[in-house]
Amino acid sequence: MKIKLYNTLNKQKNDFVPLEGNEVRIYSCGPTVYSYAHIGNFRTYVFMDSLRRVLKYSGYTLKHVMNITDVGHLESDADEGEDKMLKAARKEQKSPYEIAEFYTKAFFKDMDKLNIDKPEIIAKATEHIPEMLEFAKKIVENGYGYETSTAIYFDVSKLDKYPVLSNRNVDDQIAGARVDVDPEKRNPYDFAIWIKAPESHIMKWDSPWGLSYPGWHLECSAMSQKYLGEVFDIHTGGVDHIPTHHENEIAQSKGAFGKVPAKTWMHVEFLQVDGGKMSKSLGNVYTISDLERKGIEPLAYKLFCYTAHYRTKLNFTFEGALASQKALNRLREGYIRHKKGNDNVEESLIKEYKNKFLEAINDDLNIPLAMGIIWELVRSEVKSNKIADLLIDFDQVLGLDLINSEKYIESQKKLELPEEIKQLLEKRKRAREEKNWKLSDEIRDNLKEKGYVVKDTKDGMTVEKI
RNA sequence: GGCGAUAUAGCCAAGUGGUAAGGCACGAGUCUGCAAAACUCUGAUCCCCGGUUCGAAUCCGGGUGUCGCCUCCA
Repeated sequence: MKIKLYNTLNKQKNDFVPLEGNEVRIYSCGPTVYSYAHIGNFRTYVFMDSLRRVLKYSGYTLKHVMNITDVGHLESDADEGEDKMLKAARKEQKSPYEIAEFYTKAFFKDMDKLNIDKPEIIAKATEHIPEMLEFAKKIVENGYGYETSTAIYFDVSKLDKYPVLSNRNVDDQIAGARVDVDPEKRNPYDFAIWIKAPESHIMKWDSPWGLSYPGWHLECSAMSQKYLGEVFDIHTGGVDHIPTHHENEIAQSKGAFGKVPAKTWMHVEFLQVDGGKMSKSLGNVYTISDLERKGIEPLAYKLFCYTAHYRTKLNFTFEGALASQKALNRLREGYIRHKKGNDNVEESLIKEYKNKFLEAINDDLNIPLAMGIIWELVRSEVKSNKIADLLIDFDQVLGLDLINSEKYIESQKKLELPEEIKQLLEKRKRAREEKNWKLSDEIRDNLKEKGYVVKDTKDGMTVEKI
């Protein structure tokens, strides 16, 4: 079955065919490691995970590069010349390298928790400065670059067409733009490919233009070219990358090689919080750890991401995330019931569901639709281990670690309890054995006041901390 | 000011021409000393107006609302 993928370049779903053989070459814009990644960032990586898994499920092999931006790019606001890495470093009184290392580790820890399939190649910007410099030189040699007192700029007017991903009319926008244009720039949309470092700048390298550092866009151009060649299959990122970052990557590749670097450009819509943009000033920029503190597993967040298609906005609320947490537990329990089932099901039914599932995921990664199919299976009256096997098969695409369902449920039940609580539970157990319901209920209320919820099941009591 | 999305039950949402997937919540039931959990069942004609069509949530026109981008940003 053909996989259809939506391409921002032509705004259509196209049948996907790799450029070379069975290998798919992908480049994903990764994190800038100057602080913890937030759940909005991770929506993008959950998408990246789905893409990888869907392609692998169809038998493709992957060569996938993700960058780690550990060189800062220009700060947006007044602090020109300072970059995010430096700012964070100064704030935390560490070197930019220490900052980058710390947050890179934190990033991958969260990625693991989300069970996100890691790209084959993780490329750090600081380890590819020579390649970037070569790229910059090529652009300048080809006549697309020019030097000002502060940087080497890319001259967008030299291109046949500048915005190719978005429908912007460059001239119309200048009037409404909210930033002052650098008078040394030839065109307002020219961007820095190489930046001359001020005296105080820590991260800087020798170049034909003195001590300096690369522009952000150049990083991705140079690294993708190094590992994947001048033209590769798929480039991914957030929708925010469309108008500037990816536009400029395309410009750079055209400047250096005369080619658009990727055949398919895929962009994930933003995660919103409470119906609006996530922002530090609103205090709604949450991390994976924040969710965990509220009792939402990373995998439940992943499942939450599966409620919407990647090209539509998704509104995050804690209500919604808790709903997904609940759904995740039910999914696990449903899986376990099937696993324990012994009734056989018709092979044709398995085939039918597998087909439906394939159709959904291959239609531009329609995971929400695929989830609907999965729930149908979970709820099936016939409990069969064949269905359980099918769910595990589908989980290759979902990456919800369903195979370990029992382990998750067990670990949720196990809690380190204080001695006081243990004694109360013991007392309640005796009361229940004596059918002293009054005392039993009193202790239950007492425990609740202390922050523990007791539930009676067939197999005994379970305790949860509120 | 320019560009672009989007509007589907209480919430999150799938569906892009043939009479509305799924999840959560609510309600009812089964179970249970009770409660919880679990399981089963239950709900919408798709922002408004007009048009095209045998037929539209789905296409076209107009309106209204919301969101995003145009500056770093997943």
